[in-house]
Order: sequence, then structure tokens, then C-alpha cells
Amino acid sequence: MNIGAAARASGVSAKMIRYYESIGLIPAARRMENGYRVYTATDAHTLSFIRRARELGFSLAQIGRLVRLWQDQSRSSAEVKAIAQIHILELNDKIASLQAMAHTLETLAQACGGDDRPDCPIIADLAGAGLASSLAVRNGRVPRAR
Amino acid sequence: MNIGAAARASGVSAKMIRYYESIGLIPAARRMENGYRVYTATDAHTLSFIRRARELGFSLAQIGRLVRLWQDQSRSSAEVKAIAQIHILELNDKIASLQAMAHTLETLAQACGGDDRPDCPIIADLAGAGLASSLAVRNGRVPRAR
DNA sequence: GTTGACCTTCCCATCTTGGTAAGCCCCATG
DNA sequence: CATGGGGCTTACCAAGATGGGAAGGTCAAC
Repeated sequence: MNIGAAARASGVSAKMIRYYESIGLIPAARRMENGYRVYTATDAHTLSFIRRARELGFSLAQIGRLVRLWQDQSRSSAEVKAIAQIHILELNDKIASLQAMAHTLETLAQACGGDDRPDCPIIADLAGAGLASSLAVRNGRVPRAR
Repeated sequence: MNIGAAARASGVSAKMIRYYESIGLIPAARRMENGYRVYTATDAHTLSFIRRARELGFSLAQIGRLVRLWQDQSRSSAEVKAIAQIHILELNDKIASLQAMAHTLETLAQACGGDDRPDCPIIADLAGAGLASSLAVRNGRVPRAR
């Protein structure tokens, strides 16, 4: 298999396969006489593993550890679980942060006329019309557009 | 006010103030004879506006538009609201995507013994033990560790 | 006068992915 | 045989926003 075939088989772009090799996430591929990289079905499987882990949001650093554990028959599931749980915490932190943003914005947008007039609680909030109004929003109340 | 004072007043780092100037988000500051940048209270207010918008997750491109609208007395609140609503959609998309990841991982982690044995549904899922098991997870069921 | 705190510009790093360019290799078709 | 198209190679640039640091100028206080 050359790199294009490995890309099609794994769902990882050829560009990314070379990048993963360059950062040491996967070992350097064997080369054919013309310099082309050669891949086996096993290599493609590893790339699929990486792609799936990316889909679950793992960083490449975390994926490096997961791949090593995957290939280590003497691994303990505890090690794998620990990596996953750290990632779950990261995800939940990010979700909470984005939800807070979305909630604030939804509240402000709902209070915004969305018409031809300039008055807008969104702009007012950003301008820091202020702490008072931000606090009101945080409590679910919205300052009327003057 | 020099850049350090403006940074303290606005909560934006001096580093970022220079960067915002370099990309044209804010106009180039006037300079004192020694080359130091000079800022007014109004400038600091603009920087606070930007900081607050960043806290709500707006991109610098979106913030550029928001700042222009803020300073445009003939703006319509509809323009502001449109930008906010696009951003709300972006946030909700990202939240949904992260929640899907977190949910899958939580299900897999819960099914993982977390002990000394190597068997681990997380690794199995990544290895693509497969579509079948992924579908099961998506339906809330979890393949028992063999 | 020296020290410490501040300012300046410039470069590098993060993290993952995509794009592009220049050049080599191979196969098939005319 | 020659040419074209597609695949491969490396190398550089880009994004997003922020931080870090080096090297050097400036100012104020002691």
C-alpha cells in the first residue's frame, strides 16, 4: 500500500499521515526503491485508531499514549481509563464554558429588538454598560433597551 | 496612559494590545517622543469591549465588526443581533459536538473496569472492534469486555 | 550612577490541518 | 516514442489567539 491507499483505507489524509510520522506519533514508514512510503494493513489499522481517537477529541499527545497502550498487551485498563477520564473532564470544562457564553448571548439576543434602531442590549453589555447589567443577565433578567 | 496602564485598565495584556494594533483591530496608537504608545480612557474602554467580547467567544473578525457597529450611531440593532446569532449557532454546534464526544466516552469509561487487566472497551472502540460496538454505544448499550 | 521597571521590535512556540509549489516516478494512450 | 495525467516526494506558508523571551532604549527613584 502506498500512502494514498493507506489514506483511503484509514480515512486519514496523506498529509496527516506524513505529519503524524514527522512528530513521531507513528514510526517512519519503510520506503520502496523510488522513495515512496509503504504501508501494511496493520499500519492502516493504526491510522484508523488514530482517526477514531481524534473524532473523540483526544489530542495527539493523548493519542500517542493510547496507541502505546493499545499495542501493549500488558497494559492495565486503569491506565486507559485514566487518560479517558482526564479528557472527559477537559470536554466537560469546555462544554460548560461554551454553554455559559451561549446562555448569556441568547439572553441578550432575545432582548434585542433586531430592528432599525441602534439600541441594543448586546452592544450595551459589551460596552460594559456594565457590571450591573451583566449581573442582571446572569440572574436571567435583562435591562430594557433604553 | 502608556501600554501597561492601558493593559491594567482594560484587562487586555500589553502583548495583545500590540497584536490587535498589528492586525488592524484597533488603530495604531499615537506615540510619545520616546516611541511609547499613548492611550486615552476611550481607548481603554474599547479594549475592555474587546476583552468582554472575547470572553463571550467572539472571534477577532466578529469583534472588528462589533466594534465598528458600536461606534456607529446609525447602526441598526438588527446588524448586531445577526452577528450574535451566527455566533450562538457556532457555539451550539460546538457544544453539541463536544457533548457527543463526552457522552460516548463516559459510556465507554463507565464500562471499563479500570483495573489491572488489559481488557478495555475504550481501547476496543478505538481499535474499531468496530462499527457494531460503536453503534451499541450510540444506543446506550455497551459491549462487555471479553 | 546604578538599579529596576517599563517600553520597543523581532522571532519562536503552541496545535492541527489544509494549500501550494517544484520536482521525480510511473503508466497508459496516441 | 512521446506526452499527459496522476501519484509521490520535500518544503514552505497559512490559519486562530496567545504567551515567552531576547536585545536594546528610556525613565524614575534612590
